[in-house]
Amino acid sequence: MMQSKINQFVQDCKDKGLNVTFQRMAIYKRLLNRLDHPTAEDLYQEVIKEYPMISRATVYKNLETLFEHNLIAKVTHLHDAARYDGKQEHHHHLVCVRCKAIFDIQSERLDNLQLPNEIDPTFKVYDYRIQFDGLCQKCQS
Amino acid sequence: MMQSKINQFVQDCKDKGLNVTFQRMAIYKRLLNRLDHPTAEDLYQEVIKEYPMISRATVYKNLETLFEHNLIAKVTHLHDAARYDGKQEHHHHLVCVRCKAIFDIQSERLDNLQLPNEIDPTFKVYDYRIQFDGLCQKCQS
DNA sequence: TTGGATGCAAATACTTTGCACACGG
DNA sequence: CCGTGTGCAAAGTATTTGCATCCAA
Repeated sequence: MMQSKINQFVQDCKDKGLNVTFQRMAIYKRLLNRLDHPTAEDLYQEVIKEYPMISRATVYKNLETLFEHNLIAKVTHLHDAARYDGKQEHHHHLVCVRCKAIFDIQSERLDNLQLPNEIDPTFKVYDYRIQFDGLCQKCQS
Repeated sequence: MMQSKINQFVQDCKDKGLNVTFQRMAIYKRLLNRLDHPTAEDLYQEVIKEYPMISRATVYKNLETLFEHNLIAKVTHLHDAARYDGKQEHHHHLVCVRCKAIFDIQSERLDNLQLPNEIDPTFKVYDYRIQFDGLCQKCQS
């Protein structure tokens, strides 16, 4: 199963014109092994244990490259800076993944979702928010 | 309408033992005026136009304080660093707002939500993700 | 009066960049 | 061989912190 993902990855890289380097493989394999959602620094710390000669910049650059080519995902597109909101009403967000603009959506239907029973009962959910990712009109060109 | 929010804010501060300072009012008022979701730096740049003597640290500290007391909201709890994910399957996230741990949820029902028609049709949505905010077992104490 | 708030500057955390060199295809 | 990738160090951006002083209640 792991092996098939690796093979797929190598093929995907080739298809997208990305060189299959030693470093790239090491980073990707580490990311696959992690079930949480590590930061670039986390992964750097992992990889460096095995390959002490790797550069931090290589890890950062690779993660961004792989993300841009849709080979891995980013949990949030809004990590660059904290964003604050004075609005008290419950609402959801439309996020332009290119320019990072955020638009509000109010929708009674979306506010009343039934929580899925897949959620671990020991986790206390007190709210939820839906983030729609896409492109605003300006960024569609 | 604006005035009533200000009055409410003053009352809330008193209730929570927060001093009502000149700086705090200026920051909060600016945030209320903005319909987008500004960063601390954005707000600092706004406030400083009117009150050139205010300190950047005061703006940052106030936003965090107000957030901790639930007087304003933060669009994301995961802004500290980019988080990557090797998993290809579509899924949603359970986020512990205290320790920032992220747990995955897979749910067919949640994957097939009907998009609300409140969404501006010029915005191209290509995906959505639900983030459930709460506290993990460890952080509930 | 007193605990919380402010201001400043320094420190820290995360990330990007420029450039010379190395390497995969 | 060519274009992409790597490594290093420096720079950039976002944020926090320590501490002396100040001020709202």
